[in-house]
Amino acid sequence: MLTGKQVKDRRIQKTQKLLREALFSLIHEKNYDSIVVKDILDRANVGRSTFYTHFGDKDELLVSGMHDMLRSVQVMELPPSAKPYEQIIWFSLPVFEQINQHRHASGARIGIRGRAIIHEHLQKILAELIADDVKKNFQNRRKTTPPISSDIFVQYVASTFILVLNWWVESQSPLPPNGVNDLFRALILPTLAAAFE
Amino acid sequence: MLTGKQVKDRRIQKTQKLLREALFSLIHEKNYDSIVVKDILDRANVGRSTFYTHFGDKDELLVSGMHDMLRSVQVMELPPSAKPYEQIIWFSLPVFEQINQHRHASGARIGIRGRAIIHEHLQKILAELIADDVKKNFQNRRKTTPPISSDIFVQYVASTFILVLNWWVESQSPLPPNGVNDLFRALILPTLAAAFE
Amino acid sequence: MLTGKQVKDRRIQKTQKLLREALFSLIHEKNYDSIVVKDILDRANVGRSTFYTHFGDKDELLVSGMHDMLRSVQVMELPPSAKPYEQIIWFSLPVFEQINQHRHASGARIGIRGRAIIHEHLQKILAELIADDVKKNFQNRRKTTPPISSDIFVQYVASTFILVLNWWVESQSPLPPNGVNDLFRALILPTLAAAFE
Amino acid sequence: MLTGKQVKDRRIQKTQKLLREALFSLIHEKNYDSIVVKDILDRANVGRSTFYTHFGDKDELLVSGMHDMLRSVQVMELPPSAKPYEQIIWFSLPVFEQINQHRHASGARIGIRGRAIIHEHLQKILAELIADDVKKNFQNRRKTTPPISSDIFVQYVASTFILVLNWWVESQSPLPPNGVNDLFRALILPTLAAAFE
DNA sequence: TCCTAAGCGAGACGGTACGTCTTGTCTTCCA
DNA sequence: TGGAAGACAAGACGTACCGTCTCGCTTAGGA
Repeated sequence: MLTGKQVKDRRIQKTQKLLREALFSLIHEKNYDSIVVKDILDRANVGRSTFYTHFGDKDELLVSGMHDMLRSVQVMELPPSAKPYEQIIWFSLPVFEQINQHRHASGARIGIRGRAIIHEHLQKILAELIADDVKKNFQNRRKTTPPISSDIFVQYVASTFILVLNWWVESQSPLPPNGVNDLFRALILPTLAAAFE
Repeated sequence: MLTGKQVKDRRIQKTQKLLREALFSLIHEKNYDSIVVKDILDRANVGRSTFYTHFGDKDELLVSGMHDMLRSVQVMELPPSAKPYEQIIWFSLPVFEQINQHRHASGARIGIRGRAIIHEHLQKILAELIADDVKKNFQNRRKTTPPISSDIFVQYVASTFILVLNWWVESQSPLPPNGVNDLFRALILPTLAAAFE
Repeated sequence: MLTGKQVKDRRIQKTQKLLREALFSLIHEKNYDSIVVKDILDRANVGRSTFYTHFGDKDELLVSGMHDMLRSVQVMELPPSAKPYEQIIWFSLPVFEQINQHRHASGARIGIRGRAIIHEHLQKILAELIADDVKKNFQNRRKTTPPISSDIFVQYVASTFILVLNWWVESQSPLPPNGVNDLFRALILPTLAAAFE
Repeated sequence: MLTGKQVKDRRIQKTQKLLREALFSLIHEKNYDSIVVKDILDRANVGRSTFYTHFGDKDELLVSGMHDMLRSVQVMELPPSAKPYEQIIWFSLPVFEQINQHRHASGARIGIRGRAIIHEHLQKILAELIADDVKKNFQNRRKTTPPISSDIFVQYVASTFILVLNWWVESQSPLPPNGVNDLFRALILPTLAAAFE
């Protein structure tokens, strides 16, 4: 049996879901930058004040959608990996597969601004996800000159991942998830190897 | 002796210079996104319509300033390089050195939006600069699996370069230009080597 | 008890009232032409977009204020008049009396542009007010040569009325409402008599 | 033989004539209010600074054209008049005849704003033209109650004249000059008679 | 069953940046 | 040296969006 609080939550969840879906459907139609709050409200049939009750702005809604999507990814199993430093990028294939379910529609042009937003937040999320691995492995690094700070290294991984992801979606490449993942690995692994072996 | 056209140009050049300088000085004080056109006008002592005569918007002014800065870079000599594929990133040290002259002041926070703009345009410029080298060298590539498209590869180089550049400026790192350039090379060279050797 | 619609109306009415009062208070301080929309907004403490929601421009606001003022006039009783054609100008004394309550302050200079606007609209309003009388009485006209068209005649009455009204306000004449009304009648009645007797 | 001064004058006169003709030709095409200085410059093939050398603004150019037109009127003979007070409106027929030569073209819509401008200036000119007559005749007035000030009376005559003139032009009435003059006299004479007999 | 509090839609509102437009001044060159 | 060309500062315009707000309606839970 549900408590009052839970029922209340159900209404709230439904509204938030409407908003997220409205935003994603709009992203399929036009550039993220040119979507304005009113577009979302009209699509979701939600009042202006309701929107601002739940989200501070458009970007926050986008980030909330991202978290939503990554939530299901996080419970996935880590694949056994040949090299220990490959664990740093364990997330890539699951995310590509997750995205794969949504990327077919029409345009899905996140554009330069949307990419920047996602980049900023995914980086924060990834940083948390891989912080331990990186720290652990960075202790063993010995070959790079000059030493690469953990901060810039995490940014590099996230940046390259988003780059490939975005190219995959925007170019509507026919590559399957594991194909684009191989591409990502081809770009990133040499640098990882150089840093950690 | 100057013609009428050239004198006219001199007035225009002066106005555009005032605007570029105003924008750069403002970037040192606050986030690029929060700079509004009127701020620039007040700083440059320029009328609103004059601004729009020369530039379509704030971003165009920023890009114009970037081109200005890169113009001096482009005339530099290519350093002889140990490996042929290193020619692809010949631009990195000159650009770091060029930026170095401007990055000290106070904040210099380009921020998420400004970074996106610069990224977008620098990538376009870099793409042109290295297109020949990439094409030439891509003929010889033999090791990567899967093959990496020229398009995504150029984006990868530009993206990583901007990432390092931005980190350098925003973190106010004490690294000298050649130090940060080494850092950039440490990130990018392993992947280049894997792609072209 | 009020419905939602009526409450909404109350907010809107209040905003429109603020704007009208701001404009009238500004007219007392400077020339109508030199009043810009921002002056009105600052005085009324109203946002720019709100202004344009309610009024297309400054002139429309002025006209709206005129209608407001004339609304109270229109419910007045027609005074019994010695001559039937005097009914055509029944409105003059009530309007002079209405204006009299507002014309003291300081400058109240409507100026050339404002006069033109008011003229244009008051003429339209007056035309409607007296259309019936004119038509009725024009059936009986017999003396003028050439016949005067109804159109030009109405314009003549309105034009002369505005002329006297404007002179009264701008010259800050000490004449009381009925005094200036007598002046108006002295100018207009001979022509009316000639036209309708 | 002409002196340098005279040659210079001729050039100046030519430029001013070009500007006047440009304005009048534009008035035939669109509303006076919506004509901007640049329209006149383009039509007259005159530089912006040249315009402002000769005229303070658009209105001054219009007034200058009016004076031009009235200059030829002023040399006309006063017609003998049955009543002495009719001398006050001696100008009406000559002006109607003068205008008659220009009013056929297409639109010739002076509009509300242009009318106001002309009104303002014609009133000044007429005031000078008839000042003596009015003063002379006002000494003899005995019938009006209340007494009508010379100021408002002149305005009344000018206002009514412009009204009829404007109606004649804008309605493209087929009335000949003496026909519209009769109309004007039908409106104005009863009041004149009442004031001066 | 009624009551009460919260979620909600609708949309008015103040604020503010935008890009456009026009004005009147100024500078430079040319005939 | 006067006029054409047109860059320029100034600033008003009307539009667009934002984030805040006020208002009633709905709705379900606890009284």
